[in-house]
Amino acid sequence: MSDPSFAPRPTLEDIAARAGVSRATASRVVNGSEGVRAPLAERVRQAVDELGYVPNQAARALVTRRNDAIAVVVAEPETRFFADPFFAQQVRGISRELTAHDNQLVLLLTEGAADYQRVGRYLAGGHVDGALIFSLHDDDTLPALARRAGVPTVIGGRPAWSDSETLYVDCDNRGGARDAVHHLLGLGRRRIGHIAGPLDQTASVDRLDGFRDVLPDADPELIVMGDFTPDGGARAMAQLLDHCPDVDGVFAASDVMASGALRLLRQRGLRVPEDVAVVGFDDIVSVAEWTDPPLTTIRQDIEEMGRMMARLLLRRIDPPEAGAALAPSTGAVLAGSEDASVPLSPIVTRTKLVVRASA
Amino acid sequence: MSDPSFAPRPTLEDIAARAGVSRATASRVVNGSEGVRAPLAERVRQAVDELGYVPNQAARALVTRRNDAIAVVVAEPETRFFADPFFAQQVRGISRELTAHDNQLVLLLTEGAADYQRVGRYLAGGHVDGALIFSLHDDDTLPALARRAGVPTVIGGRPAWSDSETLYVDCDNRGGARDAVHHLLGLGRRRIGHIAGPLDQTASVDRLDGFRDVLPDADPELIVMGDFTPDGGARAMAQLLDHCPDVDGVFAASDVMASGALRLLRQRGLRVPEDVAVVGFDDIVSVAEWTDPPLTTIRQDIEEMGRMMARLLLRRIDPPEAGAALAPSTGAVLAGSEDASVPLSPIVTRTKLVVRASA
DNA sequence: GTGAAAGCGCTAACAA
DNA sequence: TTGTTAGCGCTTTCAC
Repeated sequence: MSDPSFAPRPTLEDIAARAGVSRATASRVVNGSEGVRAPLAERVRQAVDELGYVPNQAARALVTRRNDAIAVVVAEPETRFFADPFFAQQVRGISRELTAHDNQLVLLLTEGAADYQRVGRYLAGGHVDGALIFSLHDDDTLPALARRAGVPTVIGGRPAWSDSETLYVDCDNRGGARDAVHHLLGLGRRRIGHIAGPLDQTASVDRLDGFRDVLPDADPELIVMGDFTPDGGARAMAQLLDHCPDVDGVFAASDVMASGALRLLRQRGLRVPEDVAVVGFDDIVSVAEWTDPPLTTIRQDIEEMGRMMARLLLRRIDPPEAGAALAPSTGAVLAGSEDASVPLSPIVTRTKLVVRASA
Repeated sequence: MSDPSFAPRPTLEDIAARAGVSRATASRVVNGSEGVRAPLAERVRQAVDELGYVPNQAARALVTRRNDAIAVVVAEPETRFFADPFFAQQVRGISRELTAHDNQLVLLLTEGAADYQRVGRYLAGGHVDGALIFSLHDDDTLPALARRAGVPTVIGGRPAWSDSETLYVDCDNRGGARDAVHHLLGLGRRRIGHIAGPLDQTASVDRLDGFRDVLPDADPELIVMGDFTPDGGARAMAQLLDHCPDVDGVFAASDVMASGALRLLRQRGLRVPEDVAVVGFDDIVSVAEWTDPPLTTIRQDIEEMGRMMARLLLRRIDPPEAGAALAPSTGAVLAGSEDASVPLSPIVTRTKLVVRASA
């Protein structure tokens, strides 16, 4: 009736004994150190195979202070996390990059502030070498918590505060927004509205700023608030139409809101892009390609951003050998997507206009 | 230029020194042991607060052999994992249950067999106390790998093999399928077809078996294969119609396939449920409620299944104190959803017919 | 009730 | 090149 399986795992000592060497030598072989004579090494390797030895990570971590594991913490209810293709793509990028560097991805889900304590303990407990944090709202305490836990951290998206310590990866929201508006302008549109996202997220603010960069004198009524949902986009579009019936172009701060806007325009019998041209932001393919008409939008390479986050964190955790002092590393860096080595500073990735049918 | 932050975390020794007690006593207080006099305990607690002490998990794990962390391993490309609301719900259930028991959920994503080695090392490395595994295909090696790693495991869905060691949680696929068919029969349908899922998954097989339980003499042409995608469902439906134009009821092995079938029926100008009644399986709300017409289906409580998996694993990891020998625990158990304590055996949850408009 | 001491499995000086 | 030794930070007998 009692536990039959789960025999105790062999230890390094067992390996050493079996191979007839010292624990130190066994350790060297297991960790691929140079300077162990071939025949000895061979015997150790054989012992490892025969006994199915796998190093005990707790013991190893205790001395090396390394886990080869990175936490991804998401400050969002799981529902949103799983529902949002944005996260999925980003996590995929992270996962791929970590895997390539033999690091394990540990996904920590939080469901409200109650979980933060637990996450804090987990981070401070030394389970992981670093953390990748997604916290969408400016007042979120997760970054502070990670900081207190003493864990190197990279944040997804530009945080609201700014200091020279904080590392983040974001896309060029402001530049992308400018491109969107310029595109509408290029189409001859002269009454261009903006459906903004919640302004407690820097991405929304930056996109709004980009809009204003190009249209500094825009009628205030042309700027309406949405909430990153389709319904919010529809409501915002309705408001826009009610206040400015002559609007002929709209830049929505997200594809999802743009899809809501398109729906409303259709309901009101307006043609897109003939009557009103619409540009979104994100290029969430499953949204932008399925709208009617397909959405012209600003693409951000989400998976690549995930990759960058991982790369940046790994570099932060163990800075490359000296000589790297060459790289200039002040302020955010506009990164091309093929950079193999990242500087130890915030990274801002380029965006790209993707023209489909809506504008 | 060099690492400025990340001061070393305080150790138990620091706490002990500060509180003027021995390490042992400090440890007792931290772990909530009885038998430490109040004033001492208070001093220790204060030191903990002041220094912001958090136990080093590696050190603790090294001696206790416990991590209070559970891995969830998904043998699916991440794309599918994130896209599928099924997983999301299940993970939510797991997450909630683990959190309630102060365990940390560690999500391990795999993207093909190459990742299996890494996962195997992670499991064998003693990072986690147990593993919850989802492997959808019969020939998947993940369960074997976990077994070799010596980690207690619970599997999501009935595995293809069977032995008394293996613990799993599944819904009553066969019984649910019978209910679906009986419902169609009750509606007066007499030519009932079945769109089956891939037969390398036990869920598909079980649902097919349930269909046959009720209709043992069904025309073989009434059984067609799908692949759990909408398109597959549509193709299967087309095939069914071509071979058996008089079909008046369909039981699809998943909501997603049912949605494809509905689409095809509409294309062919057939009315649902008047001409053909359709029943699905799963009750993925975001699918079943949005189809046209809304889908009658067999509901499985996915989140509850996730909860059960966690509960079962936790119980497997540390069996409750003696005296629990009372509980009979042979064979799979049909569980009501409110069971607080689970037996140490496979669990099969009930399904429920949800009648909407399609049948 | 409290402290001293041993040891979990491993790596990394340091010696040989 | 290899072995010896000393911990990493914690829990847990076992004396006191």
